[in-house]
Amino acid sequence: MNYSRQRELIYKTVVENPIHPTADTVYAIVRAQEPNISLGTVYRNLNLLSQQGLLQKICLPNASDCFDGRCDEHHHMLCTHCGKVFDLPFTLKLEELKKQAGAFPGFLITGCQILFHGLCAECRGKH
Amino acid sequence: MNYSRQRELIYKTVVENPIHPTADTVYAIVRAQEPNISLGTVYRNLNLLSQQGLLQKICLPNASDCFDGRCDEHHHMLCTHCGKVFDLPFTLKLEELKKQAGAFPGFLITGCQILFHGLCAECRGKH
DNA sequence: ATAGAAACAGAAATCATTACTGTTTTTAAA
DNA sequence: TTTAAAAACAGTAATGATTTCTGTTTCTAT
Repeated sequence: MNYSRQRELIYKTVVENPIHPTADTVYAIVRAQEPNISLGTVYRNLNLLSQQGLLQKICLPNASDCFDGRCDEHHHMLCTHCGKVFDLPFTLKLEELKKQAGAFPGFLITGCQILFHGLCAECRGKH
Repeated sequence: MNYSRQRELIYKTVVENPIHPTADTVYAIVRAQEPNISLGTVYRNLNLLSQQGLLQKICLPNASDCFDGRCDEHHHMLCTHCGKVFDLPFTLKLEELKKQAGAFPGFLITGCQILFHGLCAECRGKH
């Protein structure tokens, strides 16, 4: 993977904006500094970076994929009302869970994503 | 929700084919019995049925949404090589996990989806 | 320097999914 | 039973996210 100014900018944008931006949001932010960047470049690099393990791609129900600059093991909570994604601010105890999953004969588990859903504090206040 | 022959057929197809079919796969199966059914009808009903809690819609990375006729609490394993989705044949112990997530101030948790990924037995054999 | 590989911008294409339109089916009440 | 309103349908068009294509520019390792 060769260096490119665009890729660095895309990477920094995701890491410095911990709002779990979609490709389109990254594109909007990045264009302020790099007006001619193309949306295809944003998609290509977000995918490359997440394949390399430098970003995490998060797949959400009924919404565009979004990206997370945190790559340590952590999980997410989706507010089904406003659509925002939050990092859970603690480490879940997954050892037992992984042990159970690993016991399924023949499988080789390489990872696990956990997505809680519900209402965030703000949306909860409004209902 | 009124009765319709098409909806019943779509529902039965998902329940009787525990392969986690996509809308397109359901469409292909259903067309054998109902040649003029339209893809829009399949999508509409799969969404209705999962909103009603009669089916579960599963959102996967880099793939179409798929559907599961099992609606008890259970979780999935995605083979990153062949793309197949498997039901985990046991109940994970999520009480502790939910307690932790519920402790995040202000949030109201209504559900949780867990997706393991890795290699299934068959794909593992080939590598 | 320079040549080959990688990356780019911009545009077109693809794929999954949803929305629209006019017709048929269902349902509940007259 | 009719019948009228609501719901659902088929078929098609539209949308939105994402990927692919093409010709040009930028990196990088000699």
